Amino acid sequence: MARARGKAPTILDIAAEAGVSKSAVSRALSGQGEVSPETREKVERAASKLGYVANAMARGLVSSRTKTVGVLVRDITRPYYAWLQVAMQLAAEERGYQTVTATSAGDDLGVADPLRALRHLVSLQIDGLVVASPRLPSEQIVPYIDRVPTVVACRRETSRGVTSVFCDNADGGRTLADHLLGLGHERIAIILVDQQYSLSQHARGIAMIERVRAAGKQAVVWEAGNDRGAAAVVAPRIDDTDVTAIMCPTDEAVMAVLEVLRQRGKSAPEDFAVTGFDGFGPLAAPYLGITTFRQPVEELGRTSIDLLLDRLEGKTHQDRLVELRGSFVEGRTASRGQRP
Amino acid sequence: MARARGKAPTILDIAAEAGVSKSAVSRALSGQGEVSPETREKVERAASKLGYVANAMARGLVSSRTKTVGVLVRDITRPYYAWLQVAMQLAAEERGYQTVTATSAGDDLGVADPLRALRHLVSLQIDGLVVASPRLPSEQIVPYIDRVPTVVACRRETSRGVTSVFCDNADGGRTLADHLLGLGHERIAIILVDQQYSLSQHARGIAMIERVRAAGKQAVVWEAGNDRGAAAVVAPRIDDTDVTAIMCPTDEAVMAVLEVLRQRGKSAPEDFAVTGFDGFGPLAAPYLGITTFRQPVEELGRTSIDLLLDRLEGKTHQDRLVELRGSFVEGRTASRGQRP
DNA sequence: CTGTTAGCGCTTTCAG
DNA sequence: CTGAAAGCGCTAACAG
Repeated sequence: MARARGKAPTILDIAAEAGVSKSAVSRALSGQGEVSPETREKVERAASKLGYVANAMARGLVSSRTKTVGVLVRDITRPYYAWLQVAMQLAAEERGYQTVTATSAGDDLGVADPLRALRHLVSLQIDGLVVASPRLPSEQIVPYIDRVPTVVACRRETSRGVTSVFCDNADGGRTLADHLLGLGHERIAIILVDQQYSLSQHARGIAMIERVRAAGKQAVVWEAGNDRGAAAVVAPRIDDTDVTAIMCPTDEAVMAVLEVLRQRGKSAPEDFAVTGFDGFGPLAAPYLGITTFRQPVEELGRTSIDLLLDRLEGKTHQDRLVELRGSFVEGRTASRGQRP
Repeated sequence: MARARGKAPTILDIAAEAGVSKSAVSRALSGQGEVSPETREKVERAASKLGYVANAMARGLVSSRTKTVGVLVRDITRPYYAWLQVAMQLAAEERGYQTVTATSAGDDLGVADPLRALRHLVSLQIDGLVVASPRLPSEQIVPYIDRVPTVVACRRETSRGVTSVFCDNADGGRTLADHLLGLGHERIAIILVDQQYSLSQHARGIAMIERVRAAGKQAVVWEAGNDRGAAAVVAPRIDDTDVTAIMCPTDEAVMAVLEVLRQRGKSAPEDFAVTGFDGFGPLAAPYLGITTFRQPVEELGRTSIDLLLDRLEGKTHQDRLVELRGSFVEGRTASRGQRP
């Protein structure tokens, strides 16, 4: 079975081994077209004897279908995107497609990086594309969307020819705010992430603020560049604030806030109610008990892939806007405000 | 710039647009061979005008080099592998290579899944391969290692023709055991993961047991199928055990153990000292303060890629066995045993 | 049902 | 420095 390096067997080798023509081999191996049982048998034996693996390049080049979908995710070190990626991969595999993932790996700003990743995917002749990279401006992807069917995930996208699947961030923000309001909190700090950094995180923050204010209560806005900067924003204000609750843009930010509290001998929910956002991965551990809003990541990934493949397979041609809802997770980090 | 779907421009389109031959276009765009400045200029203008993206399939087919390395990881939902993947991708990008990742996605047993993923990578004509899928038996990858240069990560692999890069799990296990022994613990429970499930997790557990026993102290072995089953193993024994410390195979297991303690009104380090293993990702948050052993994931990923690319680029031909060491992380979940 | 033939888009000789 | 020509491994008509 072992052969000299760089000399992978081709259908010609198999044809010779099996004593048939290369087209017979192609038909037997790719499942397209009819072959006699004996031929199929001979070909398969030869193939496995030689350890044959089809050359996807040659196959894709001629058939211009690769049975592969490209997935562009923002930053795979973030559990959110890692889980999304896995959900997509599973959904694609179930329908007989491979996925190729490109990620910016490192949460830096700048468009160059995701754009380069996008071009890489396109160059791979993917049959379809899912873009889950909220910071990539839509104009940048437009040139590609009529070259390869595209679904935009995690962002409402209204360009013609694109289907988008996204979460209702405002609903989550409101739900969490309602929970705190229901608990009797009257002065609530909201860590608001820069819009440039994350549209979703910003949107949920805005919804929280609006809801608190609509209820006639006080919303104190603490602006942060991003969720990972939460500690720096909370630390200097925590000692002389009169808020009784702190709403974070993500569960990761909750961890930073809890640490600030701990260092001052304070804790949640005793001194402050603290809420997060995301609700999956390691930080969803019951031990932490973060009161949060669970994003429907799996559903988001699965829906994106399903809609994409439906389109690829001609089952539908219509663009759609699908908004998915998450669910409230009652943890132990938020309860009635203690301080007067 | 937009064109009809499925009609991506080819070098022929550019050649026509620029008024040169397709070979000139190829040379200008691929950087191979000499071209006059004017030609290059014309070609580049035409290319960007048409939104040209090279067809990696055609390119790879003829040149049989794809500048792509394949990465096979066990399960990307595990932070360990997610971080490893990112480290590899970054290291590869720095040296001008793309990565294509395949993952088993879902931690199930069985070889079929990773094997299929492996074949997919090979079919993509990757220039090199990193296998970080400890459960894939080495015999399975042997047929491919002389077809594509391979580095095995996360496992000591002594097959000829393979370089492997792995962590010294025993060192980590011993270091943590020493820490507890130094703290004065005399009866220590060690959650031992099944060898079938994870060789690394098993190895570190064995090292812990040996060290404790070598010190003349009592090692109580709690066998668990895998680290995620830690709670089920600890819960029934926690109320009437006389151990003062619990050593977990991973940080994730620590979370499960801490939750069991919490539900009984106990905590670490007050009632039990608890140690983990991994030390990165969300569970490395200072707020949790897990006493653990940090695995050198980034270094592991980077080293694997560097050794692979060195070989691809002919800088070395020797197989190597590289053992990397992690580092002790002193958290707050382990201190002197309280109970008599 | 089978073999023959013509490319897919690109790089890479080879002459000019 | 440039163009023409020959394939890379495979599939998809097309005849037999």
